[in-house]
Amino acid sequence: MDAADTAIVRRTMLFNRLTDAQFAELVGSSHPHAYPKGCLLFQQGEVVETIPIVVSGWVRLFRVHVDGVDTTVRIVGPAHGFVEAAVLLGRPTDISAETVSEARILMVDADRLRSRLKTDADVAISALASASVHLRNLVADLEKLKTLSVPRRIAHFIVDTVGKTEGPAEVRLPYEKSLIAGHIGMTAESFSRGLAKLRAHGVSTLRDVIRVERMEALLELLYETD
Amino acid sequence: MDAADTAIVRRTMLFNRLTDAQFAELVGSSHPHAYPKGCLLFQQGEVVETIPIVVSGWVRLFRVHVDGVDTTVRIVGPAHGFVEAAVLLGRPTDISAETVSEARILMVDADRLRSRLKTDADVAISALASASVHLRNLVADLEKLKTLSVPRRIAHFIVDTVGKTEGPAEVRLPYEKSLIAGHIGMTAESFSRGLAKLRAHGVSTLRDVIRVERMEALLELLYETD
DNA sequence: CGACGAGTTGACGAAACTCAAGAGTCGTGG
DNA sequence: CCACGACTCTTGAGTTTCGTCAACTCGTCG
Repeated sequence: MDAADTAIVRRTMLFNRLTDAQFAELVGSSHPHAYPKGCLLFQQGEVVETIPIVVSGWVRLFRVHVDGVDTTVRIVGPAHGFVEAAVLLGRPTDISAETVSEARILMVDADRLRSRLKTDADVAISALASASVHLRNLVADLEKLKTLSVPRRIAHFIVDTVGKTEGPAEVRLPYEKSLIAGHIGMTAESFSRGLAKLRAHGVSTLRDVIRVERMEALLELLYETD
Repeated sequence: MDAADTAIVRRTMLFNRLTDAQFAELVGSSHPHAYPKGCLLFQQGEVVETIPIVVSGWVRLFRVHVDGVDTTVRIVGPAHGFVEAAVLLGRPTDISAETVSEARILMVDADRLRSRLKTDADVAISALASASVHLRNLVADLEKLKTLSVPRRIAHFIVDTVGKTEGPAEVRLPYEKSLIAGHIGMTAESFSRGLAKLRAHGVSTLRDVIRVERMEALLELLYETD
């Protein structure tokens, strides 16, 4: 694994508090594996034996309902792992995962981690930290879904992906709009209409590039009482 | 703490895999504390120094939005703990908690747990298991919120609280209907109307008691394609 | 008895979904 | 080089669902 990839993996909650020695021991000489777009990594109910860390590209976590309809739970990007807790505990996962772009994913051997889990407190704390971050994210998603209207959820998404809080900004959307729509709990049509409504707040969109005139305006939209 | 209370606490994910010795060491001689209804236990942003375990009664976990509106994230009942991960990691919690009935809650000292976390792998694994269960619950809630209509969410709630899958059943609702409504993401009015619609599926309601003629009928409602 | 809170019901409106058609992009192949 | 199809996104029209506001019922408790 080259230095750039290593740096990305080391930014994850699971590895960022470990020493180089600990890290080397856990990851060993494993390399990220390249997956094409649309590749099913695992399905809910399976017992997974590796902890996946996204090095590049995007992975969609979703649940399949009895009638075959699926719901996006989360979209995971570079420097993030997923299903750490279930894998470490040896439980079947409750979600399915598929790549939604070309992606390189490091598969960390679960057994090696599990054995360290029992002897090295840092590893256990790291695992807990990962889970904690996932919990926060889910709580945040749940809150947004329950309280915000479609345009506001879109505004929130833009604020989150831009990472700036003032002045003008420009982002390229990381993946398809229909995926974003599903992620934040709406149809593609509603997303499109919602974006159109945000034009009144200085948001223009050209293909997959979104320009925001003044981030302050977007934040006001989110924080104003109504 | 009497035997009955101890049994309840020992059923939690955090303690159910520990030996009696480990358990005694962690919990010590602490007793559940009695809280009246409507008591704020902590607020989001606070660093909490004890892990709360509900012995009896109900606690509402919620998030307060900037404009003062709050959203119920989860309602926690007997034999369940909450905010374990954040407390163990020494992070500020991302949620607030209040009692929604009279409640007895055991407050387990965080420092004692934290020190064991570093030396005793079982404790670390227990903490991870707790977090994992919370993750599952949140994912399940998110899925239901995104995919199910109001009547179906209510049906799902009934199925979950009844615990039976066939024949007739009767449950007393554990707390106010408006609370349930908020928990499953709807207004009290919609809950009421939704319950009325379920009458066509053999669900009758008298005050806070719900009678289901045939659980199979409810399950069919949830699983049929439409 | 009366006041209060929780729950129900009705009327209305807004928000978002569905279905369907059209516009723009991109890659492929003739 | 252009034409075609595949795909994504957008837009339009109609419908449904759900939230809001308000009135009313019914227990509970002072």
